[in-house]
Amino acid sequence: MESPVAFSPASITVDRTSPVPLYYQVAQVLEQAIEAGELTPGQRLDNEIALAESLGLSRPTMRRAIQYLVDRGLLVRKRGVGTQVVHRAVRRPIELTSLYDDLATEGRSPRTDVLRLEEIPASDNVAHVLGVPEGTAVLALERLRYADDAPLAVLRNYLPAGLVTLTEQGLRATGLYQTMRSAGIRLHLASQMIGARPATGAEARMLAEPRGASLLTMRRTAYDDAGRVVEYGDHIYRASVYSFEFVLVSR
Amino acid sequence: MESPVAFSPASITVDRTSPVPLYYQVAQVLEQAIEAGELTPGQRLDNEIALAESLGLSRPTMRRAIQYLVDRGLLVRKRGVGTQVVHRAVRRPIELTSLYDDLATEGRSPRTDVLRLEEIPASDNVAHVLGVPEGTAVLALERLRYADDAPLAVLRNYLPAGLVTLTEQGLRATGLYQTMRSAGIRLHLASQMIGARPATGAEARMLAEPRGASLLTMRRTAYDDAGRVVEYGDHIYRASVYSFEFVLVSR
DNA sequence: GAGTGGTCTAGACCACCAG
DNA sequence: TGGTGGTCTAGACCACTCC
Repeated sequence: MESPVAFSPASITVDRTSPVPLYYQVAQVLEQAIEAGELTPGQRLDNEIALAESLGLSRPTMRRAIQYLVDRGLLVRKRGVGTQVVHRAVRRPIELTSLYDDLATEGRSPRTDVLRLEEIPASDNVAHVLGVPEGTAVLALERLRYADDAPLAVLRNYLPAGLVTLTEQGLRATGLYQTMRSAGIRLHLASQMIGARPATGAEARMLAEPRGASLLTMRRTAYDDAGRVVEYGDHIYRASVYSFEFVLVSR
Repeated sequence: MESPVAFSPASITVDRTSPVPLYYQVAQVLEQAIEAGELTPGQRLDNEIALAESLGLSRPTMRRAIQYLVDRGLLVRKRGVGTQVVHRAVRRPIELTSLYDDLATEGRSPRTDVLRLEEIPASDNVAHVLGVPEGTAVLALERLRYADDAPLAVLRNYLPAGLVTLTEQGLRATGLYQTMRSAGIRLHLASQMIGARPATGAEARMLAEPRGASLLTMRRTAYDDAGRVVEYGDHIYRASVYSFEFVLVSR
């Protein structure tokens, strides 16, 4: 079933002058080897100690590199057995990404119409999810997102005022998350809820769907490093052309 | 904003005779303290070295306990700053669970009707996702899941034949994943796709919904430790009473 | 400059698994 | 019984943040 010989890295070298952590350098090389097919599914790696020695690293550092890939679902380890490459090409576990990035990654040429971009006093509901007093100024944003020139989703977002400066141009050129990240906001956690419901007449018209078509709904509250709410989103997607796809890794 | 004094554990002791790892014991105590409100959002922990010393542990072990909670989204650390409890009660990151477990956890008294449980030759589609030749015997399973005596979802599953022995009684008493786990199957990865569509007439009747009502659909392929496909599921949920909820943690 | 977390080392002992 | 990963220690140096 498995390759008869355990993988022993002939060509891995690490750069000790680089600011990139050693464990991460090693993990990157291994990941590339897996994706390039040099490490095939089911193949066994040498044991930690041998690997560490052949790379001139300590065992904890080598362990950390391996553990990093185990956490991401690329490797499996069993005590008394060894470390193996998982038996299939695995997509990355679900991450904190935006629709824009996802579409761009898939090469689906996203496009955005900005329908609304203004400061408004927070309604009861928005104030509650953002954790600000009712009536506080918040940034309201509504966008229509296309993929390959077909309408895909209506994205309504609310942000605390003053957090980031958004322009219509900027929002057309890139996604909200990327804009927030380059403004120094460190997104850390997001709570998401995915549901479905039939489209209203107005929604159906915007998305070029028949009235009553099923829509996917996603509501998301995102928090930064310090636990502050930095964004609330209320999105609808055309279920006929979009679905959420992700990989779960058990721990 | 923050509590003026950093948290210093008065009452944490570890049991060195226990088979439970020390780092895990510490993490558990900290997690309980957070959930009990003894550690409040925003509160700072003592630094690693002080914590380690006061518990009689080495710094790496203390680090590991903290890192475990950081990975799960309960703590946040910043170099040069310190470690803080995140600013809100966070649900666990999305995990590999089954609907039955989720409902039971929420106290919603799940119930299951087993509509089908038999071995059949794999169809084209099923053979493909399970990675077996077409026509191979597979276990086909169809269940109607209730919560609080209202129909909630129709669950269709396919498993490689011979993997686990399922009985109608067993499936009524617990969820599929729990059954598989107690049969020694170690679930490791699952690839999921969530979408939506209108209900057909038959589906609407089964779920007590009007015809054309929106359904949430979930297709899942689950893999074990060694990367073998152990289950394929094709599920539909009443969108009017169910939604998927989860927390993402950025890495 | 003082304090924090981030990384790394060189050992050690143990639990689990396979033959 | 031998080999594997799982855990743990006691140090060390560095980078970042804040004052």
